[in-house]
Amino acid sequence: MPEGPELHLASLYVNKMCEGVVFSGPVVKSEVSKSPDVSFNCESYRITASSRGKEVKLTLTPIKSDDDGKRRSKVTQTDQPMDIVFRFGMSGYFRFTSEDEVPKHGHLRFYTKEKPCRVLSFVDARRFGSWQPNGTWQPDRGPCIMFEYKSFRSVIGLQLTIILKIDESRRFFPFCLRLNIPPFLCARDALEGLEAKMKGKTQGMGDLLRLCHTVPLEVVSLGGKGYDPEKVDYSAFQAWLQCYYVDGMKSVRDHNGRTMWFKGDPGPMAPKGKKTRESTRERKSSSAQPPGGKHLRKYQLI
DNA sequence: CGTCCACGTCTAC
DNA sequence: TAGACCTGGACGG
Repeated sequence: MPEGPELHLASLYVNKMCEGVVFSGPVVKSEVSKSPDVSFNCESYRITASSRGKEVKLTLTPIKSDDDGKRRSKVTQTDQPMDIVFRFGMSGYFRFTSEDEVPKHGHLRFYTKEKPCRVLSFVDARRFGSWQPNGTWQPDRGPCIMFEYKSFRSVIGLQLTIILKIDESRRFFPFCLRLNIPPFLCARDALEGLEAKMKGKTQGMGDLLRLCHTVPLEVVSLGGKGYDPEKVDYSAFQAWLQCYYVDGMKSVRDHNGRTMWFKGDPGPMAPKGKKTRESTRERKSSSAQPPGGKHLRKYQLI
């Protein structure tokens, strides 16, 4: 998603930082952004956030005030709430800072009413992210694996035949390690192996799907205790990682160029002619962080 | 300096 | 199913 947990943590971050904070004035877009202008301009408003899967929604809620009428004559005031739906691309995140600490690549900015003011910024170095003013959750996206687990299960149930036909267990590779499944089994073998292990017809799939749900929640619980991208303590997350850049783990790049991490046998569908690499902690010791950086951007699940 | 990598959509062949 | 869209950090010579 970037990773469902990140998006959810971003919404927690916004709610935490913006609780009780009053914002004011126009919403400002950077020069270079190609995302739409946000025509919202309000003397006093609040910001709250929620997440669903790979999207975050900000809700701007005007606060009624006595001097409303006066102001209205100068600038067109927005008096209705507005939802803005964000997708994070590869590098999006929110930061709440003083005005002179607004991060480079802060492409959409919300200013507080106080002096000196502070700024909530949507930061996105690569600009693969986007936002939609007056947006709604994108209707054709799959359910959220963290908070719409039931419908996620039923959707997967409906698509299981297709998954068995065309896919490999690597679709679920983040969870294979936990279940002791080689990542490059074909899906049928993976599921049959699980079923044999679990002795229930749907049990194997159920277990896999449950991990799709619970593993991201584990990440959220790690980050939930004071999520601030700058101050976050990496060690907890690092210790939690079981695979990604962990000593002794192997990785292969699949045909899409995506790196898969695993241990032991890669399985029969492993890409041929590709080198399997073994992680040594030396690369990491210099940076003490997985690539992807300071912002806990890339949660590699497992 | 230059090359590789991060893996999220969206569009065109 | 490539390729495009982008930046920047790690690493190599």
